[in-house]
Amino acid sequence: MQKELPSAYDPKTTESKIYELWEKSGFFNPDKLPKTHKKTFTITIPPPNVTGELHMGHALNAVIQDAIIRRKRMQGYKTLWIPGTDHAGIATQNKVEQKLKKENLSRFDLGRDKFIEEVWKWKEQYGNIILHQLKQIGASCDWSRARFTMDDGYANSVSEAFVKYYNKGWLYRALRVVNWCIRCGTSLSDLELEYKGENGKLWHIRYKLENQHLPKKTEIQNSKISEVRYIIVATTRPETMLGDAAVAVNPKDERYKDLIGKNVVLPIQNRNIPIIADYAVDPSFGTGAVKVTPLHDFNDWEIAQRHNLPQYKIINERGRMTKGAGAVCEGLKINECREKVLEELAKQNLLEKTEDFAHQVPHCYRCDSIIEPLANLQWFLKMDQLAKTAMRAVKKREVKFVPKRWDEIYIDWLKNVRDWCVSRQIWWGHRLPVWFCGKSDGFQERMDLDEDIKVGCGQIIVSGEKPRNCPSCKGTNLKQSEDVLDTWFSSALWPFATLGWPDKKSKDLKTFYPTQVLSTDRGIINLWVARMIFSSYEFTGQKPFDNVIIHATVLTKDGRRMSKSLGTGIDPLQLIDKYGADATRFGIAYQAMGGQDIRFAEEHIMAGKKFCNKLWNISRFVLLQTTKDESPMTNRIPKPKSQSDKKILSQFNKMSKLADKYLEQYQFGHAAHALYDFVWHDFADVYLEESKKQIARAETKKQAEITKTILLYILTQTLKLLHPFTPFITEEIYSTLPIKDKKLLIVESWPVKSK
RNA sequence: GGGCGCUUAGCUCAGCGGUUCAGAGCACUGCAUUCACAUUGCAGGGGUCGUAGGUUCGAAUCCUACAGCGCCCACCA
Repeated sequence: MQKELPSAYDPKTTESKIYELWEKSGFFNPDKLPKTHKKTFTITIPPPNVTGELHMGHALNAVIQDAIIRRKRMQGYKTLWIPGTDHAGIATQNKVEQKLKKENLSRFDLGRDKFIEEVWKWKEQYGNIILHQLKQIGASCDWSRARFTMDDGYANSVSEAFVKYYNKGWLYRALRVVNWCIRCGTSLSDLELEYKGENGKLWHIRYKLENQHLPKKTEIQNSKISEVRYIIVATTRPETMLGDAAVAVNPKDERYKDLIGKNVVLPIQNRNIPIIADYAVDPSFGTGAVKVTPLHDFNDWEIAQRHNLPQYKIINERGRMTKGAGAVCEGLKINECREKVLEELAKQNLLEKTEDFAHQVPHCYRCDSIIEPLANLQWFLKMDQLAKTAMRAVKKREVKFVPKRWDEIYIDWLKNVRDWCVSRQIWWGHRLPVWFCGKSDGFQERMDLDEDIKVGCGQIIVSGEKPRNCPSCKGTNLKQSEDVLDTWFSSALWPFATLGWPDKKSKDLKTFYPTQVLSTDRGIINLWVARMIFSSYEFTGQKPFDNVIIHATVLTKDGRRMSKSLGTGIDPLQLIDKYGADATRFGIAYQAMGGQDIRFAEEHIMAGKKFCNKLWNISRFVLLQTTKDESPMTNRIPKPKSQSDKKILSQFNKMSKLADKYLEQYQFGHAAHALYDFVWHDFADVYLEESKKQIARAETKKQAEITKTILLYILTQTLKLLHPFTPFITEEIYSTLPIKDKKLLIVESWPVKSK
């Protein structure tokens, strides 16, 4: 006997009950799917940060991935969706540091080991919240395979990757100008910056030519200033002049031709620096003369290399002026030093003029502090070959972006990418598998870089395991590098590390790799996707995935970014609480029309709830008709009798093919619209009404039965098509249908055959 | 500075060269309702498709310019 449905659908009780049912069935785990599921289909989830909580972007992405996986599972694939979390080095460390700050502690008070312990504690407490939230939205991940980027196996993958790159000669350690976050106390890669427009100033400073005396006040008053020859440089960061090693002009610049090779006197520091010629200087900008600060500017570093200029380190890693900045400024903070320098220059009448200057200033993407370019000993990954590999994959369409226009963003970045600075000076992350003989490379040592940039006996050992002794001097006082790796270095390995790489015997890797789909947002195409692609080719010789779906960004209704701090965020869990998971899922999918943005409108979630209710009541009606006296039916397509019968069957056919096509093309919004329109307007509004008449009119029981069979058939098939979008309610309804040989809907066969 | 995307009813969006291309949902108006559902049904009002040119027999749909919004990339001091 079939059970009867209550008159209103209650998401709360149904959802937890159904999710439990699925988990108990084991069908989230490909190994427990029926043996008929052979061909694999794999997605690895973009691992959310352990600091994260579900936001609308995650929700959209979860809906997309789950819809894909559920459809594929029903199509008979051996589906695997691997969940997990990312340790998110800087973000998590900052979070725990904030917590400590409330207790008036810094990480340095605790020391490294204690601090890491704190982070692990924090991770245990909060790190899995988002995974539980994903369950609430109905994600059918294989939780038994959940991974964390800091778990032991994963850490092994990371160090293996490092060693392999190193042995290939692609990882090297070098002194270079890097992006340095004073607050976080670490280097950052070029992609970890956020440029912000700022209204700054452009200061024009006079550098007096050598052998010219400084003008005195009286001389200026007597207009003798014209006799004093200067070269005027323009800068937005006057404090860096303390570290200048030269003034550069373009060799073709007529104004300065006769000055090339002469010296000027660097103000305040009072040392002679040469005027040099370099094509990197743009004669049309500012005065056409550039001050060159080798250790505190990217361009200047390059120029200094070409001209073999001396290096003056004037700002240290904590944002204080060093001894090299001179007695007047030593110990000052950068902005204090700027004031001081300007004051001195004014005093010496060396400020030609000050202009307003709007420019883009890089900020730390994690803490928003201004980035200081700083010369520092760091580890870099050579990008030339890897970038080529990554470009080839997309150009040859081995890896496809959906929509295709994202190809360009990806290729453009790779075309002129600089080597990747992969070392970070924070504590939470994968320690570099690097050992130094005798001395460490800790923070204190870095502070004295300008005095001594050598380490230990000079021997650096890169090894997956701690070496016994130094292969060079046999010393046993080996210290592991204090640095950790860029979080993105480890996430770059995600698709294959989660499946067991580098273990060659890994069954999962053999079975499920390469994966089929990666779905993520456009913000991390270069930060993450590009790096996964070259890492995969490099380490597995295969692509990591076939398709990269770049889904829409969810904005607020008035087009602003959803953000907790701005108070513009909408919490998907509150929507689930209010409308149910299916309604939320459907409403989100309904809005995912493939454009690059979704201006999120809650009305669509409400529409989703109404739609669920409609579906529920359609089912109640159909059950009312079919469970009284008929015996359970099979899945055969019923023979239509009336015009209405024919019409609804044909409409269903058309819609199901269309919806299936849309799903295959990852056009979720279109698929949802097609289903919605059919269910509501064709099936409910028209055919259900017609069926009442047909049943009433029927002269024989058999005639009525044809109509009922069609009702049940359409409902059954529609439930299957809807299941990827609204899994809970469809599973619940399906469980009540009077059908023979029923399985769980989650593994029932997809009603549209692929070509 | 370079590149990309968006601009269609009050709101969120489809449509992307040709009788249903002027549409959907929400909102609004009117009527209906013991019969699966008021989380309903039926009917209706509402837009010179950002602006200005151009191509074409024909454009919301293609091209050009401009404007507004958003995003990505970039070491111009």
